[in-house]
Amino acid sequence: MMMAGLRERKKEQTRRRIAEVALRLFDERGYDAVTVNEIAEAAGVAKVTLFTYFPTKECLVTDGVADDLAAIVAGRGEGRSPLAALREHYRSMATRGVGEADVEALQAKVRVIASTPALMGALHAVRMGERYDLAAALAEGGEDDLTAQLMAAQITAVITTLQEAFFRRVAAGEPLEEVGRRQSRDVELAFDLLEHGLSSREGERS
Amino acid sequence: MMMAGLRERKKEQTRRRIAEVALRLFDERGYDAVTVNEIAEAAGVAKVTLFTYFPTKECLVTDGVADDLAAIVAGRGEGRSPLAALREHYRSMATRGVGEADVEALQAKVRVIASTPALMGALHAVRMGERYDLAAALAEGGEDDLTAQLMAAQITAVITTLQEAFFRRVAAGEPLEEVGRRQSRDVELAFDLLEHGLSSREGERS
DNA sequence: CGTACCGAGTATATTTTTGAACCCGGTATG
DNA sequence: CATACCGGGTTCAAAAATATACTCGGTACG
Repeated sequence: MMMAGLRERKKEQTRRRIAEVALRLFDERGYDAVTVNEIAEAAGVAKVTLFTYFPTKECLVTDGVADDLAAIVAGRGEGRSPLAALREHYRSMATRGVGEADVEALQAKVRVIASTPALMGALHAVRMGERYDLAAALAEGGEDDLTAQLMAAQITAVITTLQEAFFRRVAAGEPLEEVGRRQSRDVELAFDLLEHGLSSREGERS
Repeated sequence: MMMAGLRERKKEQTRRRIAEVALRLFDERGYDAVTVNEIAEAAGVAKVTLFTYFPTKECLVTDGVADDLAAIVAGRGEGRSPLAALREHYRSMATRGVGEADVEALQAKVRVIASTPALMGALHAVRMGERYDLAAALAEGGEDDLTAQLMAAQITAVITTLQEAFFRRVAAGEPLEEVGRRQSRDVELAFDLLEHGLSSREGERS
């Protein structure tokens, strides 16, 4: 039953509370207008504690936005291709959908990031890191370096696009199950394209 | 503004939560049927933590029931009699009244204590301690030992009686302001009796 | 009778959180 | 130009909370 122990439960709880409070304040007053002192106070923790959970102010928003693609690839089952593992992962994500409760937080996060240049930059940096790690994982799997980097670039580009489509739908207020359905379709389309290459669509255009 | 600092605020909060949870569980299921482990778990703390706040299970209920009479006497203003200081204290207590929110907790506490022999005993012990300390404070103020003990005995007996009357009224569901009014009157009557002696009432009886 | 368990309470080591002082870069101000 | 403040971030010691394992008295049970 994952009886996680008091210590770990409290840590998760604290971390969560800090992030939620920060997001709410950022959304209300703007990222730059809120100091970390205020966040700590509002969350009921000391500033030092805040910084043990989130090394920088930016991390309050960007932490957890990265899907660990490298881990998914590295941890795929025997005899499974990296792409198959990733497809499976995003397929199940789409199927599971988002919880009602998370939507509001998600929208707020998108708003805050989009309205804060520093966070846009940080997000970009996160994605670069994601791509770099994915390339390493692919190289580990036997691909040569340049191939690995090209594959990683394609894959992360596609996944980022999927996420953006998702965010737009959520932001537009589409009903959640509708979002889920579309997202499921998009995932298959995206991975088909990755697998079979752009030429596979060429024919349909004529 | 009593900007108490995060540490102290959290301690008070934790102590309060433990006591509240304990009282609720005791009231629901009976003192003996609830283990300290359950209380700790329900309050979200470790058993050890509970015991750093409350040295025994009984203290979960009895802590804070003692008015520190000795301190009131010791801390009275210059040239003021112990009795005057005590009267003033209880007068202002009665005037201030109880908060709406506390009533429920108070009633529960009375229920739990009354229905638990061990707690009745503990309560008695607390009162003995109170009396003992009061006697010491009076002796410190210049009274000889026996006189101090006799005075302390009278005073604590009277105050206990006042409290019991108060509890009965609250338990009976009298409106709070009514309780406050009566209590104010009772306080004056009680201290008049203490000050002027029983004979002061003899005349009225004939 | 023994023994095995349960709940109150204790001892000790480790982790988490706090407090307080500080550094450093930026910006306002005299 | 100097100086003083402010906000992000770090350092280190001290306090609080947790995990774990224990003692001790009582009691159910074979």
